[in-house]
Amino acid sequence: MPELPEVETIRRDLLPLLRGRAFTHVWVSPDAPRLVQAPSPADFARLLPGRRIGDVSRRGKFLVFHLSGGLYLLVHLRMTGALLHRPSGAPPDRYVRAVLALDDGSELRFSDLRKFGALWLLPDPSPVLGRLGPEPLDGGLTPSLLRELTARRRAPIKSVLLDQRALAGLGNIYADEALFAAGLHPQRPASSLSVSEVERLHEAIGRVLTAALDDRGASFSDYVDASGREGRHQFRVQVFRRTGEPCYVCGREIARVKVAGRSSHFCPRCQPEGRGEGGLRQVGGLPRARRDALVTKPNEVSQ
DNA sequence: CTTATTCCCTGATTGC
DNA sequence: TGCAATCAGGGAATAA
Repeated sequence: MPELPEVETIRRDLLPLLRGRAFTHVWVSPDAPRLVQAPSPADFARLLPGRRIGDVSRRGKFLVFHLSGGLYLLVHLRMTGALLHRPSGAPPDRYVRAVLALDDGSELRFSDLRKFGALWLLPDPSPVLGRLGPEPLDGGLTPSLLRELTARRRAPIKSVLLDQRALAGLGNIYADEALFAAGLHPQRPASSLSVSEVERLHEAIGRVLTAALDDRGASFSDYVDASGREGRHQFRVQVFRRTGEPCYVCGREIARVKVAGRSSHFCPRCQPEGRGEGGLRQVGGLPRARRDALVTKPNEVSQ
């Protein structure tokens, strides 16, 4: 599931490859009727060729291509999308729903098994991006902003972290990891968090996302970068998809509950239900010796 | 305004 | 072993 660290990894890889390039032609699979959200697929294929790429930026989980003539190409990978940059004549990829050919012979292939991904070509991206909350990694999400957000919502804190209008870029992996790092139970009502708990959560979000970015993202099922390579952070998560395995900090079995329709993984001892103890947890795995002592069976990509 | 639920989609996993 | 049911989840739509 591409979340902020995965999308940012793709952005950083693509920028030097694509800056200055122009699109030459476009193909969109008739089998993916929801892929192009705006304008019509016909106008999309007509308006894109000839446009030159300036900047490539990111907002939340959206990739934003700044094009000549004042247009913006927005890309959202949703669940299983990948944006592959392939050289001329590269072998075919699976599940390719659109191909955007470039003037150096290379092409961008939008691959997407589950067809949830989406593209937009717009003169003004704000109708799509305007409702997103602040960015957690560029100083946009301050502790006081997070406190205001949580104070007026009684929904579980996990739901608030997943709400892109509250803050932009977290998905199921990093919401679970941030709550563990902050020592907070995912079902705690957001408004029940104390000021120091909110500060811990703010700190945890930044640390978790930065650690994942250092690892070029997490590949649990389908995520690959623009070259088709997997990230490494799936080997360093503390709770996500570790149900039944021992907590690296205390040894308790990681539990799973449904929150906001999503699986939520947590340590019942490190993330107690009520207010109280809990503290900032380590991010990115334990030292090798201690981890080996706790893990009973090899902990590869579990589940 | 809020929160909870359903739906989209298809390959992998689970259950009988 | 085989086949059907269930699961996974980002976000839009819908319900309450």
